[in-house]
Amino acid sequence: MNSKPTSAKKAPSSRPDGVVTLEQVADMAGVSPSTVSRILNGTAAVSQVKKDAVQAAIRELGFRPNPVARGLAGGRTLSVGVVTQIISSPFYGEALLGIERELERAGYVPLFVSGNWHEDDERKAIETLLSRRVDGIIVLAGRLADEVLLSLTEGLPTVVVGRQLDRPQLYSFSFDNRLGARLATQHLIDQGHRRIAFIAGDLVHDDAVERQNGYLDALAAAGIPFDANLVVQSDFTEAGGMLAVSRLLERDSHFTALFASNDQMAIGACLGLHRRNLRVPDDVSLVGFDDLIMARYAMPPLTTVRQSVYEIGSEAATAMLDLLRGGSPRVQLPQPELVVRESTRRMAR
Amino acid sequence: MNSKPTSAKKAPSSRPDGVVTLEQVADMAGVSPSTVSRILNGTAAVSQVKKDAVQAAIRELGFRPNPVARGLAGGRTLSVGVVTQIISSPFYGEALLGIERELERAGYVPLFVSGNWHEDDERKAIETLLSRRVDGIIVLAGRLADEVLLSLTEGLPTVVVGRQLDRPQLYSFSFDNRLGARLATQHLIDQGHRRIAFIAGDLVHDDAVERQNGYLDALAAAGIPFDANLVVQSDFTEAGGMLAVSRLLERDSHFTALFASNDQMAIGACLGLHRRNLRVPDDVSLVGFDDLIMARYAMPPLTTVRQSVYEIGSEAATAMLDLLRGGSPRVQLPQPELVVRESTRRMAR
DNA sequence: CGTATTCTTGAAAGCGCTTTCAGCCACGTT
DNA sequence: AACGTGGCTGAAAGCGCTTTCAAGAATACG
Repeated sequence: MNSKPTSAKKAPSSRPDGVVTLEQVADMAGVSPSTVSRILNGTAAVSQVKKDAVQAAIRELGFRPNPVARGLAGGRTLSVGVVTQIISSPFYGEALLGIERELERAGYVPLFVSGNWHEDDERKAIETLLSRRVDGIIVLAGRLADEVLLSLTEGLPTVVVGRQLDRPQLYSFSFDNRLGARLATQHLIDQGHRRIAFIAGDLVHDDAVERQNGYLDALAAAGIPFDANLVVQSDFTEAGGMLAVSRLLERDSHFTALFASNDQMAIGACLGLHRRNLRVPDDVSLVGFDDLIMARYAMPPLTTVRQSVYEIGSEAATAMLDLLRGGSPRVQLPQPELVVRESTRRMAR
Repeated sequence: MNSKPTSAKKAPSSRPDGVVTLEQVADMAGVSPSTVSRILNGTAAVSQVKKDAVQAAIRELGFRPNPVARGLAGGRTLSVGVVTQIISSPFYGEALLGIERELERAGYVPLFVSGNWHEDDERKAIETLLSRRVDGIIVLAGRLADEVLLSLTEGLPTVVVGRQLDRPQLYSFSFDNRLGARLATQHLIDQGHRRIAFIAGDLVHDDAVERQNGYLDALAAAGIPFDANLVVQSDFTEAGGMLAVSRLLERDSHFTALFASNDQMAIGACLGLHRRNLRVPDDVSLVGFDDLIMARYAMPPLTTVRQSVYEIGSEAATAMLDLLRGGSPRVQLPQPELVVRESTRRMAR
C-alpha cells in the first residue's frame, strides 16, 4: 500500500517448490536484499522502521535462510566437524551429546565423523570435514600424530581434547587423567591391597599413558615396588578387558585388586574374572575409570573415577564457539573424583 | 605446450588461501569449467583425451570439489539427515555407526540431530535438517505424530525405521518386534515360568507396543491368563528399569521371571532385584531385548533377543541411497533370534 | 547557509559449481 | 554436393546469500 513498486521487472513471488528466499523477503518488505542480509547478520546499522518491516515479512513468509548459500557466499557454514573414534561407543556418545547441545544453542550443527581408531580413517575423516568447509574442528583424542593433525587443520579453529598442542587458533585441554588414576590406585592401596594389577588402555593415547602414570605414581608414593607382571595393555573395549584378565591370570601374578583404565574394560574384566570363578569384590577388588552410566548399573556397581564426559563435550564446544568468535577459550574442567561403589572392599586377611 | 591460451584475460592461478577451484582445473587442462563438471558428475559424454587431461589436472592440483557450492548449484548436498532420540544411547550409537559406514561408501555424510524424546525437539531437529538442505532424512522411531512427520518431510526422500508409513519417496520398515518378544516370553514359559512380569517401554513407540503384544501373544498361546499386576510401563532406560522393579515388587505380584522390553531396562532391573536381595537367575529369570554389547557383559550375561542394531542402521542407509538413486528399496532384516545366556534358568520347584 | 561528516541503503559483483542452450564438427543420407 | 544427424564442448545464466562500493540522506560544523 505504501511502497509503490517502481519496476515490476521481476517479482519472484512464490517459487514452485515453496522455498522462500531472502529476495522475496526483501520484496515484501520493500527493501533491498542487502538490507535484509544486514538485519539477519547484524553487520550494519539499519533503521528501526525497515527492521520491523523485514522482521514482519520474515515471519509472514516463514523465511529461513539457506545455510548452503550462506556458506558459499560468506565462507561460513555454521557447522563444526567432530572427529570421534567410534560414534557408537558409550564414551563418545556422551561427549557428542554435550557437543551437540552446546553448539545448537549458537545455531551451529555438528558434523560427526569416525576415525575408527585408525590413522588413515582419521585423516580421511578430517579431510571430509575440510572439504565440507566446516568452520572449525573438534578432535576427541585420536591417534593421528601431532604434526599431521596440526598441518591438516592449519588455519582452522581447532579444539583438541586429550592432548596438549599449541598453535594459534588451536585450543587443547585434557582431563587430569593422571590424578584420577592415582586416586583410583590409592583407594585400592588404602583398602590394604598391595598386589594391584593394571589394565592399560591403548598407549598411543595420552589418556592411556597418563592413567598408567597415575597408577605408577600411587604405587611409588606407597612404596610398593612396580611389578611388570601385573600390567597388561589392552584396547579400551569390553572384549579387551576380558582378554586382559585371561592374560593376567595365565601369568599367575596373584593380584587381589585390579584397576582398569576405563569402565568398559572393567566390565569386561569382571566377566573374565567371573569365568574363572573369581568374585568381585570378594576375591578381587575392581576399579574402573570414566563413570559411564554402565558403571552405575554394573554388577556389582563399579567403583570408578568420575569424569564428566558430557561436560568434556560441552566444554569443547564452548571453547570452539569462543574460538569462532575470535576470543580465547578458557575451560575449567571438574577435578577427577573417586566414586566408591561396591566393586571394591577392604582386603580380607 | 599444445594449447595456446587465446586470451589470458583471467588466470585464477593460485588463490591466496590455497583453495583449488574447478576453474583452475579447467584452466590447467585447457577445457571449460562445464567440461570439468561433466566429467566429475558423469552427466554427459566427454572425449577420452579431455577426460585424461582433466583427471591429471585434478590430481596435480589436488582439487576437491566444494560440496557447499555443489549444494547451491545442483540442489544436492550429499548429506542426509538422521533423526535420533539420544545420540548418546548405546542403542542409537550402534545404529548411527551402521548408517555412517554405509553412507560413507557413497560419498554421503550423515547429519545427526537429536529429538531428545521430545516432540518439539524432534520437529525442530527435522526443520534444522530441512534448512540445511539435506538430500534425504532417516528417522529412527521418534514420537512425532505420523501426519506431522509426513507433512514435514513431504517431497523429500525419507526412510522411517520403526513404524509403517506410506507415501511416495518414503520407505519404512520395522524389525519384527512382536515375534522377538514372543520368543523371549516363550523361552521363559518353556523354562517352566508362569508368573512372568513384563516391563513395557514407552508405549508411544510402535516398538514398545509390539513387544508388549508379543508378550501377550506368548501368554495367550500357552494359556496363561494375563495379569495386569505383572506389567509396568517404563521408559527404556536403566534407571527406568530399576524403578519398574520396585513398583513390581511393591505390588507383591510374585513373579519368577521378568521380561524387559530392552536391554537397558533389563540391566537396571537386575540391579533393582539385587537391591532387594533377589538373585538373577536363581530367584528371578531375566530376559532383555536388543542384544546390545552390554547384554553380553552384564552380570550374569543377559539372555536377550538379538536385533542387529548396526544392521538396522546400515539397511536404513542402503534404503536411503536407493531412494536417492530413484530406485525402490527393499530391505531384508534378519529375523529376531533368542540368545540364551545366563540370566534365565529352568524354574526351581 | 554552505560544506564536511556520518548514516543508511541499494546496486552489483561474486562464492564455486551445475545446467541449459547453442554452436561446432564429423558423419551418414539422398 | 546439399542436408540431416548426433556427439562434444563452451558460454552464460543462475543457486541464495554476503559484501564491497558508492550514492543519497541526515546530521554536524564553521
